[in-house]
Order: sequence, then structure tokens, then C-alpha cells
Amino acid sequence: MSLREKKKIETKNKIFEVSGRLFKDKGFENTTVDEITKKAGIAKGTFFNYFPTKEALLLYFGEKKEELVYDLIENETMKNIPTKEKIKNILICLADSCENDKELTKLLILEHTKCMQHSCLGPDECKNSLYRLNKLVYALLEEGVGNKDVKSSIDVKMVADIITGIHLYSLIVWLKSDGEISFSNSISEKIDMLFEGIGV
Amino acid sequence: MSLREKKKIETKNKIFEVSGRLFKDKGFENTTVDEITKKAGIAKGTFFNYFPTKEALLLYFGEKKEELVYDLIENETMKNIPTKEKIKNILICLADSCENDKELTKLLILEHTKCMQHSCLGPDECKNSLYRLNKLVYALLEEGVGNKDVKSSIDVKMVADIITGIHLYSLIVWLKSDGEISFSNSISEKIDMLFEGIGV
DNA sequence: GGTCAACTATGACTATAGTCATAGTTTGGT
DNA sequence: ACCAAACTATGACTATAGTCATAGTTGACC
Repeated sequence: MSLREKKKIETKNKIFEVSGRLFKDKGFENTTVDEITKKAGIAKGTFFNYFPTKEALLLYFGEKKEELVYDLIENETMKNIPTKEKIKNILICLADSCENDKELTKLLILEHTKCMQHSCLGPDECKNSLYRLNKLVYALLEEGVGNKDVKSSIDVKMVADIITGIHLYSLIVWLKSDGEISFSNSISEKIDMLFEGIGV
Repeated sequence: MSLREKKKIETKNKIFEVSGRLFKDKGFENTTVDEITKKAGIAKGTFFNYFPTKEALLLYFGEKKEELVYDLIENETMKNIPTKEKIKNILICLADSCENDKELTKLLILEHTKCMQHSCLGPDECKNSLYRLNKLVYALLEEGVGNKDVKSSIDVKMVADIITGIHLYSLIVWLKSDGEISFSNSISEKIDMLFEGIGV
């Protein structure tokens, strides 16, 4: 690795590390880029060489976190269990991950909602976690239809959207609540309902 | 009405009117508060006497729009039709309203997501359209359970959340799409699925 | 119609994200 | 070792949302 590459990684890590501490201490909104760069010992402009906006740094935190959770999720997808259980387990993994850092989750869901709109990014570049979840659920449902685990008459894309929506709104409700609600429980029950249907 | 009250209303309307034109012309982000106040013939500080933030003005646009759509929705709720149809019609009303001003919808959904998180506002003050929809759907479902239109075994709150989630994510997908998708169609089909269930 | 309290308007000021021309550093080729 | 090109850092500068002390206006009461 060249000197240049080493320095780049070092600087990026320094920003990541310093801002992580600051965000934890004072919150994202109350931390200025000036402050981050001062503590990291770099010039303000340098920050923007690494992250195009302050929000991009937030998304980077999100990516790091997602790497971890998707390792777990990958495991789940391998298991030989009914589709419903598989989807539930995955959503529970995600929920647990959200539950262990509510503040970050709160900030990220806003960024992801923002992201989803600026359709600038195609399917693959888009690091958006909602989008990623949606694709994964889609794949599992297709598998489920193949296994006769899920009605073959359904529009798989549509159901994937329903499930993503359930995840998103449950997340929002949980964020709004002051900790009385368990995100993972509530989502699990909702998936049961979707599979059973609510009509008489 | 006192002179003071008249002037206040006049000024607020002036801001509303001028900013409406500017937002249409150049978009929300590209319109500055400075510009709005100059065209409205008031000082910058005055703007913030009427709207605490630039985003609050956006929410005001949202409220005005919502007043209109909720008139239609109220009509629907009166009708003597199956619960499923009622909920579908309401969601279609909302979708139509969104479809007739995509840009505003895009901006509002972000603000509403933001709003939902800052749990500062209680159920009643909160003008948030997601929250409002959620409450309405909840009421209709209860009615539906009473009418034996909906399984009595369901947790009504949970199903209301599912439906709100379906609405929200469908909205996001529609916003992301470049007009190929009909928001109202897609949501209607999703409600059918939820009533029927997707399990074999 | 004078006076004071309550309300409202004002615009200079602050805070902060993000830009950009310039200066400095690293690299690969000779 | 030297040079040019490519890359990276820098911090003064800009743009803009939002604040706040001050000045101006309105209304109610005498």
C-alpha cells in the first residue's frame, strides 16, 4: 500500500473515531464540522474531501453498522426453515441492531428516507438499508413461492414492499415511543398477521 | 376583527402566496427566506414571527392541502360499505392527493418522518399526516371488527400500523419511481393482499 | 386624547455547512 | 536525483437559516 493510500485511510479513520466520540457526547446536530476537524487535527476543507456532506458521515456510520448486522442476516438466510420464520428472523436481527443504538437509528432513518427519494442512485450503488432489505425480502419470497411456502398467486414485489413498509413504520413508531415498546416483538407479530390475513 | 389581527392574517397570506409561487418556480431548496421576504415586502425577521423555521412553512402548505383531502375522506368514512373498501378508498383519496403534487409530497414526507420522531407533540396537537391516517384507520378497523368485517382476533392497533406502513412505503416507492407507477393502484392491491393473507 | 403595556417589525448579527483557488505532497517515469 | 502530473490539504470565503436587541405600532383604560 502506497504512502498516499495509508494516509487517506488514517485520516478517514481519524475523522470517524473523533466524530463518533463527539456524536455520542453531544449528539449529531450539536457537533459541528469545525469541531470534528479541530479535534482530528485537520483543516475543515479536508473533511469534505472524505465526506461530501456532514450527513454522508452519518451514512458511513450506518454502513459500518449494517456490515455487522448483515453478517448475522446472511446466516439466517442459509437456514432451512419456513419462509415466514426466515423473514421474521431477519427483521428481528435488524430490529435488534436498531435497538442497540436508538439515536443513530433515528438519524439514519431520516437520511435513508431522503436517499430513497433522490433516485439518483441505481439499485446497486444505493447503500440504502430500506432498499437492501426490500431486495432481500423479495428474494426470500421468491424462494418461498418456489417452496410452496407462500401463495403462488401473490405479486412478490408487492409483498416485499408491504413487508418493507411494515418494517419502516414499526421503526418509526418504536422511535417515537419512549422505550415501552419492543421493536422486534411488534414486528414479529405483524408478519404473522400478514401471512394469515386479516379478513374474515 | 382588530386591525392587528387583520394585518397578521394579511402578512401570513402574503408569505404563503409569494412562497408558493417561488417554490413552484425554483423549488423549495433553491428559494431562500431572504427572497421570500423581499418579494413579500417584509423584513427577514418578520418571516420567523410567522413560521419558526423554513420547514414550518412547508408544513403549513401540507396542512392546507390536507384540509382539502380530509373533506373527501370524511365523506368516504360515512358510506355504508365494507371496511376493506372503505380503507382502500381512503388510501386512494390520499394517494390521488399526493399524485397531484409530487414535489410537495416529496418534501412533506421527509418533514413528517422527522416530526414523528420528535415525540414532543402529543396525539392531538400533532398535525402529522401519517399519525392522522393511522388514527383514522384504527377507528375504521374497530368499526370493522364490530361489523364482523374484520377478524375479531386481530390487534387493531397493530393492523393500523401495518396499513400506515404500507401507505408510507408505497409513497416512497412511488416518489422514487419516475411516474411509471400509479400510487393509488399499487396501494389498493396491497390492501387486498393484507386482507387475504399471503400464507398457503 | 394621553399613556402605558402588549404586541409586532426590523435588519444587523451569529452560527455553520459547504466551496474553491492556492499551496503542498506523492508518485512514476527518465 | 529530478520533473511533471496527479493527488490532497488548506483556510479564507460564501451562502443562508435563524436570533435578538431595539424601534415602532396597536389597543385598552383613564
